[in-house]
Amino acid sequence: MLTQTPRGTKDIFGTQILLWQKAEDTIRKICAAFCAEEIRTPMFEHTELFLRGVGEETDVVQKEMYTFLDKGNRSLTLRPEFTAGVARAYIEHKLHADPSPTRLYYVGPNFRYERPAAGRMRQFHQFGAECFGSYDPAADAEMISLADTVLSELNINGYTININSLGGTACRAKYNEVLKTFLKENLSALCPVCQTRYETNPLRVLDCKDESCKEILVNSPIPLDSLDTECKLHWEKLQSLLDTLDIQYTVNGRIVRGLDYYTRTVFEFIDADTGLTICGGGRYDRLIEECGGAATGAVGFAMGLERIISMMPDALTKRPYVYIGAIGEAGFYKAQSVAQTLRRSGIRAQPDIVGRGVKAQMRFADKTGAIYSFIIGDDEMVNHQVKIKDMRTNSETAVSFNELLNFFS
RNA sequence: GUGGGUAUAGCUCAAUUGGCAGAGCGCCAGAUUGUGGUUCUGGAUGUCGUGGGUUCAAGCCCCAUUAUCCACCCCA
Repeated sequence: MLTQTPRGTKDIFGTQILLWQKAEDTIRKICAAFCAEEIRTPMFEHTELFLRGVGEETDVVQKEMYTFLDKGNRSLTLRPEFTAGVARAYIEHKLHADPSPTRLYYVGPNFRYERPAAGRMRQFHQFGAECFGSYDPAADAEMISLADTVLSELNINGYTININSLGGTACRAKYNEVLKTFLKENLSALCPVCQTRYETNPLRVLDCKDESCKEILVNSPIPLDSLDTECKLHWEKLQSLLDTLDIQYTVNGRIVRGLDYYTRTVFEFIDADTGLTICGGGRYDRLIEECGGAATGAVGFAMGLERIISMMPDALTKRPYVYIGAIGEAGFYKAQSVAQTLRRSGIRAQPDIVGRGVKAQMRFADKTGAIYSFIIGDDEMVNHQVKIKDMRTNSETAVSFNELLNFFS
C-alpha cells in the first residue's frame, strides 16, 4: 500500500511525460494564437459553488465529488471540473468590467470519485477554454475551432464533431413538456433509470444507451424541434460560421451533455475508435447569473488530457544529447567541466558520473539517445583535445578544448 | 454503485493431480584490459498483491482485503 498510488491516480514520467509536455506546449501555443489567456484557479472550492454551478441533479454532484470539512468546519470540494471555478473567478474579479469578450484557458487536474475504467481516472487532467461576454454564435464557433485546432496540431484526427442546440430556458421548458408527453405513452417500456429520469431530468433519457430505450426514442421529438425563432437563428448561424471556418461537423440532435448549465449550443468531439468523448462543451448563458454575477453570455469546452495523450502518436521517446565519457581520473574531472561548459551554452549534455569502463559508457550513451559521444582520456589530456564520436556515422574527430563550442555552431 | 476476469523478477508471462520459484526481454559484467548498436559467455534480482484459514506440505485450495482490467452507469 505504501508503494502504490491511490486508486484512480497515476504517476506520469519517463516517455509519457514527453507526450504531456508536447500536448501542453501545443495547447499554450494555440491558445495564444486565439488570444486566450491562462487562468489558474484553486484545486478546491466551496462545495456550494459546484452544487450551484454544476447542478444538484447531475451525477457529478450527487455521486462523484471529493467533499471534506476543513479544520474551520468549511465544506470544501476538490474541483470535479473547471467551468464553475472559472466562472466564480470571472465574477469575483469583476472581469465583466474589462473589455469584452474575455477568453480564458486552463490546464490542470480535476477529481471525481468514480470507478476507474478505460480512459477514466479519479484524478484526471483537463484542458479547456471559456469565452465570456458574447451571445453571438461566432463565439461558439471560435471555441469549437480552438479545440479542433489544438487536436489537429497534435496530429489527432479520427474524431467527429457532433453539434446540437438545446435552446434557451423557454425552449428547454417547452421541449421538456413535449418529450414527457411522448414518453408517457411508453413509460413502462423504458428502463428503470429512465423511468426516474422522466420525473427528474427527462432530457437525459435521450442519452440512454439501453437498447429498448433507444428503440422507443428513434421517433422521439428532439430539442431542435422546439427552438424558438431566436434560438433557431443562433443555431443556423453557428452552422454557417463553422462552414466558413471550414470545420467538418455532424448535427446530432441527441447530444445533451450531463451538466445542467448548458443553453443553446452543445457539442462533443467523439473518438471513432473508442467511442469516448474527448472534448465536450457548449454555451452556458445562465451560469454567471446563477452564481451571482451580471447576465453574461458564455461558451466553452473541456478536453480530457489523458484521452488526448493516448491518441497521440508516440514518436519521440528520447531526447538527443551529448554524452561525455571519461577514462582515468584526470579525464573524469575534465569531463565534468566540459559538461558544465556545454550546459551553460544550452546544449544538453551529461558526463559519466558513475565511473564505469569505456565500453559501458558507450553502451549507456547509445541506449539513452546520445548523438555525440565525447571521450576524454589520458591521450586527450596530453593533446588538449576531445575525441568526438558521431554515434550515427561512427566517424571520429578531435577538437581542441578551446574550440568545443564552435563544434556545435 | 452493479456484474465478470486478473494479480509470480524492472517488463511480458510460465510453473502438471498441492511437492526445491522458472523463461524471454531488460539490467550488470566479460570475450587478451581506450569505444555502442549484431553475436557469444557469465551474473544479480522475488515479502509469488496483502492478511487469515485448510494441509506433513500452498504460487496453486478456502475466506477476507487491496489494486487492476473489461462490460454497465456516467463522463473528459
